[in-house]
Amino acid sequence: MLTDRQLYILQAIIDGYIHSAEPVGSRSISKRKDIHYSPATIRNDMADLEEMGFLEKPHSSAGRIPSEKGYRHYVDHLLLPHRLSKKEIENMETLFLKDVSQVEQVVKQSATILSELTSYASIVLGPEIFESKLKQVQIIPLNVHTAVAILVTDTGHVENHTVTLPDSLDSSDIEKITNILNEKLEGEALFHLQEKMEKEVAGLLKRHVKSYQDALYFTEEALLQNSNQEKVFYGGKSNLLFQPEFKDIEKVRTIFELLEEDHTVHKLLKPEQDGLMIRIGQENTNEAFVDCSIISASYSFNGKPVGTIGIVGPTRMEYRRVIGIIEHLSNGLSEALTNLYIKGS
Amino acid sequence: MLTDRQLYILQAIIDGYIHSAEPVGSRSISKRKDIHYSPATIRNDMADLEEMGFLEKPHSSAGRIPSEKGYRHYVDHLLLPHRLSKKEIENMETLFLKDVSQVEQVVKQSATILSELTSYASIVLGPEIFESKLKQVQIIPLNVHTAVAILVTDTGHVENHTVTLPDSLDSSDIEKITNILNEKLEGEALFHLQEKMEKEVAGLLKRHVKSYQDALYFTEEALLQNSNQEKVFYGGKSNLLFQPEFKDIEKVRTIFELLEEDHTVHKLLKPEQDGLMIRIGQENTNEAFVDCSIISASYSFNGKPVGTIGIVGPTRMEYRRVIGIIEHLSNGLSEALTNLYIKGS
DNA sequence: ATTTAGCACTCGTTAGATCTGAGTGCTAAC
DNA sequence: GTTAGCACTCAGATCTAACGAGTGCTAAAT
Repeated sequence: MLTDRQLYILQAIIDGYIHSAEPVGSRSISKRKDIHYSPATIRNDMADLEEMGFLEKPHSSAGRIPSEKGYRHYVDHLLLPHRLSKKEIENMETLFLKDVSQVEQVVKQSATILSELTSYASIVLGPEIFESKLKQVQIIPLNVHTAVAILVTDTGHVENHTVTLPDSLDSSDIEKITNILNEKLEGEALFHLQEKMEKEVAGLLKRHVKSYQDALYFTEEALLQNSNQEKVFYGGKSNLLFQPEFKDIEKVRTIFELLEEDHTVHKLLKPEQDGLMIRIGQENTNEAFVDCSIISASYSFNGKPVGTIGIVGPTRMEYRRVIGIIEHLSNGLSEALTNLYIKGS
Repeated sequence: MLTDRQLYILQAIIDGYIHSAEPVGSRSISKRKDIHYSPATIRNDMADLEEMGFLEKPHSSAGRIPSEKGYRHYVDHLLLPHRLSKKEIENMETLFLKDVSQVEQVVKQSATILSELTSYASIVLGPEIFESKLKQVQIIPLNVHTAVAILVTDTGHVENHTVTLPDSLDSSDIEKITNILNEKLEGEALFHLQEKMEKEVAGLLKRHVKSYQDALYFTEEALLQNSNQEKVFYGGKSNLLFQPEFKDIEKVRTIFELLEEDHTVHKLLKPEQDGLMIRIGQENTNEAFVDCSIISASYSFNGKPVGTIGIVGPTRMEYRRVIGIIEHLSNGLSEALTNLYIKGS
């Protein structure tokens, strides 16, 4: 349906526009050394491409810019794989070579590096701990009324919160409770805890602890307050302010507002299935992002996807480079996390 | 030196400008019901105030705007205490009434509420754990090569990181080490740990653990990797984009860039002495913030200042309201933190 | 049948010119 | 000391003209 020359011109226009942010005219394309047609010929093809919806005119006397359909075609069919530059690779390697002791650190840093490499805004949805398994529970009294409950998972994640100590429970009770919990719940996935508690732990508590009601309430408080809201890390939001398409502030206001709502961002970024997701302009569910493209990929821990890493930029985005970087980084991240806790670092 | 009328006019101009973001003219002041002088009279005083450096003219045919010296005088001498509105108070109370189980949550929420109430960008420097005292150490093996080290402080803060387990240490060694650490270091301030380790713990390790070198290295890794970089939470940065002084994007770019560097923000916000800090325009050390004012106050845990809470806005800022809110919130925060861990919630 | 040169036309952008009005500073009268 | 009056200033809005990048179409060339 599209001739080779038309495809070539489409590609040239998109590449040009991505680079310059200005409408691309027939003359500038005809000047390229790899193209041997006159401006007039190219204009004919451009008119055809516009008719088919791949290009748009900002106004009648400007060059052409890609339409969303144009970008989509470009991304789906014309994209050559991007060879990462030495600098890009090195930059990412430092992240994984460094001796890291906290998952959160690695994830946070990924966001920073991603935004630095791409010059867009990066977002990382922190590793979900929902499916990871309980390794150990610790309850550490701080004073007469308060204690800290600590859950450690097999992924090395540490979850903690403060709980109120009922007067009716003394330190031997706490110890008993801790033992029961560890015995019964070790290896259990976090999202199973509640169920297990009700089925197996409640009964044991009743048998072994005097003030059963308090004990039950206490353990529930200690175990089930998991912050299952996912963590979100941001990097380089200010990069967006340097994009010419956002030079007038009204366009960025809502975007920046929404990028402060973790929940919205989560919905925006999460891919429907695992793997690479590319949403161009109107394909984004949220209408504030019609001028943006969002590219994201999931990263995994031990084979299971646990989080998402992605970037937000203008529709005029360096798809090639960004995709290359995100793929590399999400793989690296998956590997690093898995190494950190499975094989030992 | 300044007549009462001049002071009154200064105040009127500042109030007016804070409200409208437009230069204030003599006529509009003379129209106020509480002023009974003609525009001409007011112009005379305005000229005097300008000569003394309290006012400025954007250009010769505009009204006057306050100079930094003007704002400074306003803040130091003309400021009436702000009565918080019901809404404002309620909003803050929800923060402290809610049943909170993590310090971080409270602190994070403070940032959100602060920015919502003020409509400026809020920043909260998270509680320093540096001076808090060690309550308990836990070392939990995840697999043959890796373990999680957990430090709990008397303030209920939980610090954790992953450490590599040397082959030469078996589980009984780990247990021994944990016992030694807890026995010797409980109640010790975190910033003393290193010293104490060298003086008291090293010797004990040598006596009780076979592979002394490994054990020493291991404990150091486990204890001393504290993330003593302070945590920084942000709220409502996008509010700045709605301020008319930042309508042109070049002015916000650098500001937004710098507001992503925790270190810079830290320097910017930290007051020289405890209590309220107000920096107007050029008083800010960082020249990107010459058009901004920063107001911050420290909050404390158990009487000792452990963090800072503040806002960044244009020099044309609602000083009165913001100061009232920040004072209330920092007090509330101090109380809430202290209650949470000292008296029991 | 393709491709290209030529040319009239479109329309956003820029620069200059003019007009308007808010607000000042000064002088002279109250 | 205060105020009315008035000439003056200057940013901002509105208009016009010139410019030029780029198009679409037609007719000639390949």
